[in-house]
Amino acid sequence: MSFKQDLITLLNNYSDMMEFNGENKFKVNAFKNGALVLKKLDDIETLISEKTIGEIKGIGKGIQAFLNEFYENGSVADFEELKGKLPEGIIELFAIKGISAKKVKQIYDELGVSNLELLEQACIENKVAPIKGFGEKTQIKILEEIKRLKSSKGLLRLNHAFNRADELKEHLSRINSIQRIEYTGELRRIREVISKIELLILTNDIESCIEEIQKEFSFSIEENENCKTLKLENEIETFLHITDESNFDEVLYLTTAEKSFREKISFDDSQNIILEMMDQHYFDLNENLKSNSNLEQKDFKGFFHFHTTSSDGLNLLNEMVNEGVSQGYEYFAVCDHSKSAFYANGLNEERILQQREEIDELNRSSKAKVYHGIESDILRDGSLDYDDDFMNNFQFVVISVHSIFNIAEDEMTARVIKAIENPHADVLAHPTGRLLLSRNPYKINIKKVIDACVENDVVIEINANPQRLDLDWRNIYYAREKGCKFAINPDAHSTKGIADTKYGILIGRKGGLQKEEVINCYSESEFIKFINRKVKRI
DNA sequence: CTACTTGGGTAGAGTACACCATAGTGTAC
Repeated sequence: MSFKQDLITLLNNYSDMMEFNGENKFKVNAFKNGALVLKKLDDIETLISEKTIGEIKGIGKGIQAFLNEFYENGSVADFEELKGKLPEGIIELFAIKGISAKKVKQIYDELGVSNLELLEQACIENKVAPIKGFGEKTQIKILEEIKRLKSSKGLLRLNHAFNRADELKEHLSRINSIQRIEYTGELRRIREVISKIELLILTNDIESCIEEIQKEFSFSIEENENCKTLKLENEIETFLHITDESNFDEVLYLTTAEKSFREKISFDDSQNIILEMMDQHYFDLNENLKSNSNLEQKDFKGFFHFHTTSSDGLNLLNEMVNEGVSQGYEYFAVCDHSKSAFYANGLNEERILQQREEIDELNRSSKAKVYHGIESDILRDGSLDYDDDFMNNFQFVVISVHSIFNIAEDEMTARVIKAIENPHADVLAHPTGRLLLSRNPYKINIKKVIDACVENDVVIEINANPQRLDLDWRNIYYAREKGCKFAINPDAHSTKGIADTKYGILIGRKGGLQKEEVINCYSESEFIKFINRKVKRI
């Protein structure tokens, strides 16, 4: 975990612990909010060490002192003291969505339950439902959550896994006898969630290579036919496969390819084909081997669906645009949150008109054109978040679901399709609402949704934020067969988030996407044609 | 606890929904 993530977890835990302990609710909220504020910041270490973090809205004297203490000592006395007073294991219960620390306290008082195992047991024995304020459904929800938490243990999202793997690579690259290091396994296959980190090491002297690794890492060794595999001692399963030149290609294939794939295509029979495909294919489940993707960052001209300080972004519009230009983008469509997204400071009609003035002003001085877009909430009944007349103010409309997830599949599907049929809709964003390792997708018939997008000439987003990677790559194949178009958007909330596009590109490449299928690769004139295809906008 | 306003004290994002309980709280976005 990074320093930033450690701090966020620490603030959240402290807040929950205080809530559990019956502390003043505004204090509880302040720490929770502090965690949200940190989430959006870059380079927290500098802000703390230069004592400027307290100037940021939401971080006051108390939280600044808290952060500073952690920065200097690696722990915080108040935190440790409170933790010592609470029952052991209670913190893991705070991760259960649907019950807050207050309810955890209630469960603890009634049943003496203080960890996940005991709570699961209590639910199975039907002891939770009878507690006042709980009930049958809450008990079921708790059980589902425990199941989700257990199954996501030891898993990493793609970006975190790459970060870890890169650190490891960096370490290993100092070892003289190592000639080459490649990602392999799930990382090489670009799985959105990684259960083990695997690297393939090429050396001409396997024995001394292992000896040198031994100086820095603890591991157990497994002897395989074509390589030796070191299993490092690590909370995330980590394997180093070590092999020589003669076996390298085969081991790379065998460790990369998903099991069903290996069974279909064996290395011995298809060596030449596989070697040709090695850098183009991911050897995963239902991959279509016939289509090489030609998608590359350099062809990305349009930057869409990003947020600014007007809603819940961290950077100003011009900061986002300047950074985007420096990363090679030529035109932009800012899409802040719509008015229903209260939690994200969504823009009401009046503020939308103000934003338009800001955009017009920027367009007078900036070389890169900015189009006025919106990320409009899809309300429960499938309508968009402004009346039809007002929608004419927008030049680009991204639609997405941000609330009321827990409805039946039919209702959700109909809701989203109704929004797709709205003539103002251009892009359906993060179509299943999943947050990897944290929130399951809502129930929706994705094929029907894709069909509706094709029928109504609405583009589907591959949200490139590594928390989402939604549309799921498994559905890209179906969507492409139907003739769907795609947008690859990082949903950037800060200048730093702009670079997340790379994860979306990896996912798109995995789906065999061609740049002609991706509207970000449109020239500006093609884009203008696109946004005018249904309603007159410019 | 923070922000704001004031030099110590005050107020504190809204709304819909689920759930349990049959009026009201908790939770999520």
